[in-house]
Amino acid sequence: MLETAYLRNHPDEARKRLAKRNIDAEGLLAHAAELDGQRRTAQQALDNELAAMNDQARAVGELMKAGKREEAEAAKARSAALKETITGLKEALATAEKALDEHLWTIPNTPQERVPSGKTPEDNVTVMQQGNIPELPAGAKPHWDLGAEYGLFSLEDGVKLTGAGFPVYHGQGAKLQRALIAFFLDRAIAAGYAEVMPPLMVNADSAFATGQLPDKEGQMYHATADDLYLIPTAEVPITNLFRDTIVEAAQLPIKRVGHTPCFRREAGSYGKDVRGLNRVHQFDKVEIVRIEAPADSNAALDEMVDHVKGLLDALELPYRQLLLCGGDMGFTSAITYDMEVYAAAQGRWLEVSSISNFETYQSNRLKLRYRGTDKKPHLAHTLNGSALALARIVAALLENNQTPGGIRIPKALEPYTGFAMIVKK
RNA sequence: GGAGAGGUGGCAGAGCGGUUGAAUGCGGCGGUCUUGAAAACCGCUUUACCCGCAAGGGUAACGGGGGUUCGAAUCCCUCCCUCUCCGCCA
Repeated sequence: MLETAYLRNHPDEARKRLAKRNIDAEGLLAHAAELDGQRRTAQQALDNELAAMNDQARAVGELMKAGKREEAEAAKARSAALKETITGLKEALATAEKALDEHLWTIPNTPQERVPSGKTPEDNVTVMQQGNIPELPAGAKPHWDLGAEYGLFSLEDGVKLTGAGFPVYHGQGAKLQRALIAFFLDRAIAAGYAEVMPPLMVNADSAFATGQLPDKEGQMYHATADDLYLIPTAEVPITNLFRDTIVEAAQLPIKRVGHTPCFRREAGSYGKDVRGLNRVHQFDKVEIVRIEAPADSNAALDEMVDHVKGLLDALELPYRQLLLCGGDMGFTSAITYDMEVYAAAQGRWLEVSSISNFETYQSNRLKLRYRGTDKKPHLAHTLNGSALALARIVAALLENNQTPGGIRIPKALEPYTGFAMIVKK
């Protein structure tokens, strides 16, 4: 959530940045300012009464010690008299705080200056494109056909076991999953990210701190018996590792990488978007997470983008980099680049990575601070990005590399798969 | 799942219901001393919010929430967590 101090001290900047979202920035911020004012008024009133009560309570003790019974009783009475007002003021403050918080939760992060305004994916800006769009042989097939033909994965098996959107990988398809995961992890580790293997379920506090709750409750699988959520991305557990912490500036940047399966309900998705591996309820992903001092976070973002480009280059996939417009960005992000790969048989670009700088939006909820040179705690910046998401990478790999003699594995992956071609059994 | 013990500051560990945000020790920071270091000695050492240009002042927090009381780290209720033992088990 946004910081009230920021909104108070830089109202014009906040309004200007938020306007890119294609929402009623003016109205949202005006209401926030109003609620913030009410909260502060309530707090002042309460604090004054509490101070008065503390004075009296202290006096009771001193008078008793001095043996002045009657005066002590009088002080007791004065203190007790304040009680009712205090109870009322406490409730007033709690109400004001709740109203402010709940309103702040509805305000998305403020996009950076360079983020284009816009409403829909149409308004996203293609920053760069790289790699050759492959010429496919006659009779080339989309990955879901290839998956069946080569026995690499089965959605039907998943339906039997679980339901739609839970692929079962077999044989070389399963090995390819492991190979990609290991490859991505190794590359991230080589780039200085420390590996984490977190739990796949988190509590509500964690889901709240990274912003999945309360906004996207319906997107997560919820194990109600224990009130735990299946993670939609490793971002949630990994970032929450740093909830309620103050790190020294010297410890920054903090760089973590983790592989986890990701679980998404994807309620409301339909059509060609969900064919094959394009959109599934469970997929594997390697996620990189960084915690940075504010001055360094944008450079870190560029570094993360370069890292992902390196992976896509190594996989020999044609890809492009998109700068998302204000209307298409995630709720909690200040700037997001999407990386898309071209799946030649479908003739579509598939999003395989989303790399974002959240600035202080997450850390404010996380209470993640760093101690600056002024020795005082400040909110840190958090960033994360997929590096990379598996299912769609597999889709593109299969489609683009199909040949009459089988499906070719990129050179960089061979040491991990142990085979250079996927062949029919 | 059953029985018992316990949750206090970065760590360890005190804390008759009344100047206790909290003794003491360790650690950390600054200083004295020293050619330098160590030792010794002295001082400092949580966070959030509010008022204030600042100096400074106020409020809150001893696992979470609620209650008793003029006053709660200290008493009561409840939830969570940790440890020990038993059971079950990858």
